[in-house]
Amino acid sequence: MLTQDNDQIQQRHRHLDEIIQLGHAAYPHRFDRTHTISSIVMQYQSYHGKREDEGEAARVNEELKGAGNGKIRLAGRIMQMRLMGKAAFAHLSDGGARLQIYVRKNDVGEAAWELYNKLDLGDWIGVEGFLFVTKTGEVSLHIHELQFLAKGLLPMPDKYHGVADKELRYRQRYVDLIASGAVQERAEGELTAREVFVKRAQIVRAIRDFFDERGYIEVETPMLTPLATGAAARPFVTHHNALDIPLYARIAPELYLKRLIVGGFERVYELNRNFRNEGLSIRHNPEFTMLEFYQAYADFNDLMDLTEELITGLVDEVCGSRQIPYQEHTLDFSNWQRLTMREAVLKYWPDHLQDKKPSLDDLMNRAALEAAAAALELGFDPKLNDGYLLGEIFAHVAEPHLINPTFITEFPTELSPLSKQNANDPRFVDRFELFIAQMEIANAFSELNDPAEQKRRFEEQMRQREGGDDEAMVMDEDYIRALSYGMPPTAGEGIGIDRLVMLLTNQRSIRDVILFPHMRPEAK
RNA sequence: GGGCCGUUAGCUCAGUCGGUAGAGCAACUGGCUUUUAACCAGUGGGUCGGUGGUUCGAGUCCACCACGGCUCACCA
Repeated sequence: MLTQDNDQIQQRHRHLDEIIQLGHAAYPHRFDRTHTISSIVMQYQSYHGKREDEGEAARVNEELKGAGNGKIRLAGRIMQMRLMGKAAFAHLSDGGARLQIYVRKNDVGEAAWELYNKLDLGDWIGVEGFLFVTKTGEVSLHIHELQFLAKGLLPMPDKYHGVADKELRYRQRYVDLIASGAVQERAEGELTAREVFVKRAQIVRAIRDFFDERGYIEVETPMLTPLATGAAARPFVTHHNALDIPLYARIAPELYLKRLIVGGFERVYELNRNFRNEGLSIRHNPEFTMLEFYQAYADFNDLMDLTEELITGLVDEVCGSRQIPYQEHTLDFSNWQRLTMREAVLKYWPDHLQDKKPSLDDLMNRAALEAAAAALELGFDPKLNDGYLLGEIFAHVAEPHLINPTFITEFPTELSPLSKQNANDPRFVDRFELFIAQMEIANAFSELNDPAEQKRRFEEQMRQREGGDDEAMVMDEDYIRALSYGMPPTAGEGIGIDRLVMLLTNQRSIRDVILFPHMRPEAK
């Protein structure tokens, strides 16, 4: 780890002491910049490499010298230093871009030169100077003023390779972010940690714009709740001292948002964290970001159209192409599929078991479902009801094939305690899940707004709970009361934002799209 | 929770068959006023994740533990 006391850390403390002795503040309060490094790099990109002959060099440098009246003031962290006797080059970073500075003893003066020699990689400095292009063609700042801004007391990661240790990258994300701009070779199109999180911010911004433009209002509902319900999951429990009651970190905002529809908000969305007390994996973090939105007078078919529009728009905006790489796949966002769960089972039924392939009707028949599970050599709990069994068969047969965006519809009622039943066939609900790259990205349905039926569904969930399923939903009496005041026909949807960001940034692990993923406590 | 892999200098990594712990970067000393993974010469830096065991001798073999990665199961 980077925090052990060693010769390098002692040396940096000595340098800081010496800087103070030279009369500089150890931690000065501010620095006036005229530009950011990123803006200079962007603006003068085209000058890069312009130095084929001396004549052109002189002309280019004469032009650059006037930029910003020759008094461009920049600040950043020192990423590389190359000392050459009485002159030096260094690269400064503002986190996003790097610019080379050129320091010459004659130009900065004795005092600043002395300061420069007490600087270490990772220190923050402010500089003033004029732009020029070096012999080797790099746009650089020839400085005549140097100000110390803050010390890096711990040694920087390898300037070329950066940080490879994933544990260190997740636990000390700040180090990952510092080093992710390192020169290290990356595969074509591979993003740095910083770029991933910048894209994540763009995606979240674009989602909010999308819903704001369509007349939704963004709301915030409780994160600490007396009941953990609205999803099938185990909650985190905490305790409220003043009230002396248990509180649960929410597992979903769903029931609160629908109360708002009852209250007369026709379109609401919430984009925030849910908490589920479950294991960690490449696709699961105990807290994750969920978008939920509800729209009165709409049904789940409307939301399929809306979802397609939302995600296609995001892909266009963030990726610039509808065919995007994701790990070993190419995802085609111009090719959306809609299948019922049973159709998907038939479509992806394994070739070598064609003789045992069930029919569409079979998949609603207990004996045939069990035969199908047996043919697939699927172990299953005989207590599972028909709906669960179909869900298991679907997950096994079809899910691995769902690479391009696919809406799966016609979910068994037993699997969907908050969804409205299909008008023609009450064994199924009007619900879909969206799968992309084998991941479940979205879940939506026409909302059950019959309070009596909702009460029956909760009671069924409670029976399953008593039967040992500690993820079955908890009864929410106040929600029944709210529905009893009348909720208009409504459709609602949840979209897992972390997973969507994974897709759009080609990240394999959810930990790579969460700044501070959950980790076991560090070993002491 | 199960299986597989990993943990060596501040960072990135070698370390053969069990026989005195290695490189590059970073640091230190000296040189160098357009370098760029700067360069040249020299120097220091290690509880080899931890604890036991086998052995004359363990970074290396064995057991257990910790942390991480991948994977299976569960889940969004």
